[in-house]
Amino acid sequence: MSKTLLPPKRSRLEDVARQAGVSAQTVSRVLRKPGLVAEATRQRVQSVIDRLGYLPDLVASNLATSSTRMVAAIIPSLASSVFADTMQALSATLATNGYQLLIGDSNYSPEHEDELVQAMLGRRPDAIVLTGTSRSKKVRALLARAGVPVVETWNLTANPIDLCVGFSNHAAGFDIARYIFRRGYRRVAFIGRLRNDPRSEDRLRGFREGLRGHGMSSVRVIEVGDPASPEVGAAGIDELLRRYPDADAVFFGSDRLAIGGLLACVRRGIAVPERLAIVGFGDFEISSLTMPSLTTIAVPTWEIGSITGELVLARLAGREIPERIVDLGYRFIQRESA
Amino acid sequence: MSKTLLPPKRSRLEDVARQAGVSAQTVSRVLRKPGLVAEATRQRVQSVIDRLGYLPDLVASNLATSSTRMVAAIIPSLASSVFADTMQALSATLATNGYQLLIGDSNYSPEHEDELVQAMLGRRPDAIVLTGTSRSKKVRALLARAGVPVVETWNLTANPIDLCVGFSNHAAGFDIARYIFRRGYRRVAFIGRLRNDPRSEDRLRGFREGLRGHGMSSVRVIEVGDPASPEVGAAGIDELLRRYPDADAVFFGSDRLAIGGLLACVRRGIAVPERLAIVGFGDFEISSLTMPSLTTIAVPTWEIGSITGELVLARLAGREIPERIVDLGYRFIQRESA
DNA sequence: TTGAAAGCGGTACCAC
DNA sequence: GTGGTACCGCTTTCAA
Repeated sequence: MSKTLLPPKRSRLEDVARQAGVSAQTVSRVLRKPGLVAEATRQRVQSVIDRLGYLPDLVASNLATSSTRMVAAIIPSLASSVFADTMQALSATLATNGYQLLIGDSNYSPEHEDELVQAMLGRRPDAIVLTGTSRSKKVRALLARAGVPVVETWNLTANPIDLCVGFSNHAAGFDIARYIFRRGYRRVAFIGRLRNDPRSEDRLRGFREGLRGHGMSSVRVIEVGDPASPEVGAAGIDELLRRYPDADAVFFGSDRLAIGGLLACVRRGIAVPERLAIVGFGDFEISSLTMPSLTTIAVPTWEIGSITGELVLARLAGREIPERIVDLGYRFIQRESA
Repeated sequence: MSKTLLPPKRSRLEDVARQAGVSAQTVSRVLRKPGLVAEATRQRVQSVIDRLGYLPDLVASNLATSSTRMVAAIIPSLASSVFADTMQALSATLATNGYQLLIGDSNYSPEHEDELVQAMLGRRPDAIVLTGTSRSKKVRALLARAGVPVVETWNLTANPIDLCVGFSNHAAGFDIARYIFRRGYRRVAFIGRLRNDPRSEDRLRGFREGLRGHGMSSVRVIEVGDPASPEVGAAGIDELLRRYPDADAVFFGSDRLAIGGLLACVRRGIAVPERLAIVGFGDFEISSLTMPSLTTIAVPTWEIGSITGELVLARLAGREIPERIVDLGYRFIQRESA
């Protein structure tokens, strides 16, 4: 029952032109700069356009103008709500100027990320947005030479390829360490992903440094794999209690894990924070609603997307960019779990 | 400090050709059908390609071949985890054959969806994936004439434009009504979004019909607006208890709302399911972890994406499609909340 | 096995 | 205001 797809030969600029008795040039003007066309002509052409249901071929237009009005974005995972928020904000901001998003999902794999960047570059996007900083020398060189704005997001770098919008994961980890110390916890753990997640790694590094500053040298680390789901967080709690039954506080690399860990504690009757304090990262939408509610770090997911979009638009419009590195900060949110 | 972007004049096929002492055609062949080129020539050309860091311009290639290897997808919201899962599966499936995803976010607005479809069509995608069924006559006609595969997902229709992959929201609502009736609940409510969310509407319609079949004619309906967050679900519970204090069971249009409602009950000391039973929709990842855990409907989010991807690939490869409508069904998951 | 020429469907530039 | 013409960078067709 599959229908035969003989090309329905869509109409072109020239078809419209012929039927309207004008040149292709004029039709093009009607579409792009109607002001330059006599009103009578304009109407005649427009009516043919409507009748034929003519849709300009942007591929051809892109080739001629060497601008695609597409922005390529590469993210570790589409199915992660935090990045999805950023992408939605980015998409909304870009849409106000007719730019569209080409999204590539690297699935947290660096090699795949490299391939993706190449594939994307071939499509000649007007700008490129990366999540995190690309670590491959080759790709960085490629991007630098691409001649389009490049925004690295989510993680601040001292040496961005071009632009950078985000916050310091390291500083956030550091702050959490200080908070945990002040609250009197001394046998501290970290549960989170490390391999292939540089942002999470940075948090742990900052956390470690913060603790060391208070004379606490050891962190009980439990590394979890993909995906960082609540189930995995719950399993992390079990492993923690088995391997380090003395732990009195745990910092989860993300709220997604932390919520799972928190709910596991509730189920198992482990008092939070009395027996075990929990701190998350990311302030997910249910983190304020659980009982106990989750102490965590709120991250400007939406703003990263919208500011990135604005920077891209500014660049593309030839406007001056005051700061190449935009630190949006984060907020520590003290709730009940720690 | 904005750097000057004088076009770094990327190298073209012809540049490579000249430097390798061959014609542009030969370079093109090296890239696309290396088998047709003498090995010595191939190596010489390849080394020039590497040295120049030549990347083929896909825009030009697309124009020449009239195929973009892009699939356009239009979804109500990027920031919704369910659609994000579907998109990730779709993206992964398409990526195996070098297709890329152009994602547009309609923000749950039908008018915006229409515009998006038009904008997308101009980019000449090789296929189009819609979430839900487009209701605008004009757009349906446009899509039907576009000459590319169109897959409507998430909601089954009797009359798809082309292909359709999903499940019946109506049937799911119907089943939930029966379950609720059998468990002995008689003063039933619905909390969810309706305007601009045809899928949720369908669930309520099925729910209503199911109840009517058991002689229960009235449903206490509380409509919520954007976004359907857990906070909104919690507020919904408060409104429900105020307006319909007699309600003994509530069906939430989505787990995102239901989780919020459930946690609100826990906080307020309302016994679930004894005082108020709760049924959700969508089986989110934490729905099995709350206490009580959430009774809900599991929806094949991932499969919708992967099957859609396979159908698209089949169509584009000219393979026969056995069924134009693919019903992936859903699973009722009984847990503790109802 | 390789190359020359004619598109693909628009837009830029320059006359009229 | 409007039209002619030369591209944009690649692929396809056909000859050599």
